[in-house]
Amino acid sequence: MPELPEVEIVRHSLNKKIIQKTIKKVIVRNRNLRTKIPLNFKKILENQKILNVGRFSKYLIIFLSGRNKLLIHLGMSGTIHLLEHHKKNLITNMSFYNSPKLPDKHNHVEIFFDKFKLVYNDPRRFGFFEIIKDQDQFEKRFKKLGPEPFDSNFDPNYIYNNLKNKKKSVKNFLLDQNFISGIGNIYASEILYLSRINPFKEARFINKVECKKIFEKTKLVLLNAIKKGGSSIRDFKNISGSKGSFQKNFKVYQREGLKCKRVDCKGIIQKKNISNRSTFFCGFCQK
DNA sequence: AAGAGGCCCTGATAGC
DNA sequence: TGCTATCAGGGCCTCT
Repeated sequence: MPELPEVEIVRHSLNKKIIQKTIKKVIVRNRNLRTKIPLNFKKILENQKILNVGRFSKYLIIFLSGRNKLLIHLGMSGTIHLLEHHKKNLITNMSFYNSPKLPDKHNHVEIFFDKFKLVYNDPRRFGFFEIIKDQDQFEKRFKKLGPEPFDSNFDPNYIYNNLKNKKKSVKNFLLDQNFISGIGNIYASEILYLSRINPFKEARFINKVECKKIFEKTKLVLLNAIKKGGSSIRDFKNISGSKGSFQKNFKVYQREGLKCKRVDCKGIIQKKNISNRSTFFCGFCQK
C-alpha cells in the first residue's frame, strides 16, 4: 500500500496516540503474513511501554521499553486502525482506503492498550511484523537498504556513481530499495515526470544534470506528499476517514490518456509496463 | 553479476 | 447474472 510519505503519516499519527502507553494484551488472529509472526510475539509485546514510533523507509519501528523493537511493514494492503475495545467505533483511521468502517475480515493482529486497541488489517498479507532484539540485529536489518532521499549521503553524485554503466531503466533504479529507500511505484513515475526523464531510459545514459534533477524532484515530491497527508488512491467516495490528498497532485499516475499537465506540451499520458509494474509518463516532454 | 520475471495473496473492477 | 481476466501503493527469490 504505502510508500515513504504514507508510512510517515501513519508513524506520526500513531506516535501521538500510543507513545508512553502500555500494551495490555495482544491477540494474533492469523500469523501467516508475508513472514510468520513468531510464536513468542505476544509474550514479547505484552506489558511493554511504547517509547517511540519511528520509521525507516517504508518500515515502522516501534521502540519498546524492554529494548526490543517491533518492525512493521504494511506491504501492499496493510492498514493500521485504532478502535475502542469492544465497540466498532473508529478512533483514528490510519488507512488510506478511506473506509470509515473496518470490516472484520483480515484483522490479523490486535494490540490492546488501556482505552483502545490497535488493529492491523491486511487482505493480501504482504505486510509483516518482526521483532528486533538488539542494536546489532537492527543495523544488520537495514544494512542492505540504500539511503533515504533525505539522507545526507543521498546526493547527485551518489546517483550518478550508481547509475553509470548500468543498463537497467532509470525507473527500476528508483524502485530499487538497495539504491534508494522509500520510493514506490506511484512516486517513481511522478519524480521522473517532474525530472523530464523518460522512465525507460537506461541508467547509463542519465547525465549529471539529470541526476541533479532526480535528486531535487525526489525530495520535492516526497516532502509535498507528506505535507498533503500522503496519497489515497482507492475508495474515494467516502471522504470521512480520508487523510491524504496528494492524489490530487498526481501529474501522471493513473492519468493514462489524459493531457500532459505541462504548459505548452501537447503530449498524452501513456501507461506502459516496466518489470510488470505500470508506469505513467508523457512521451513528449520526458526524454 | 546484473537484471528481468515470478511469486506470495485477496479483492475490486472490466469485459464478455 | 455470473463467469473470467486483469490489476493493485512491495519485496524477495530464482533463473539466465
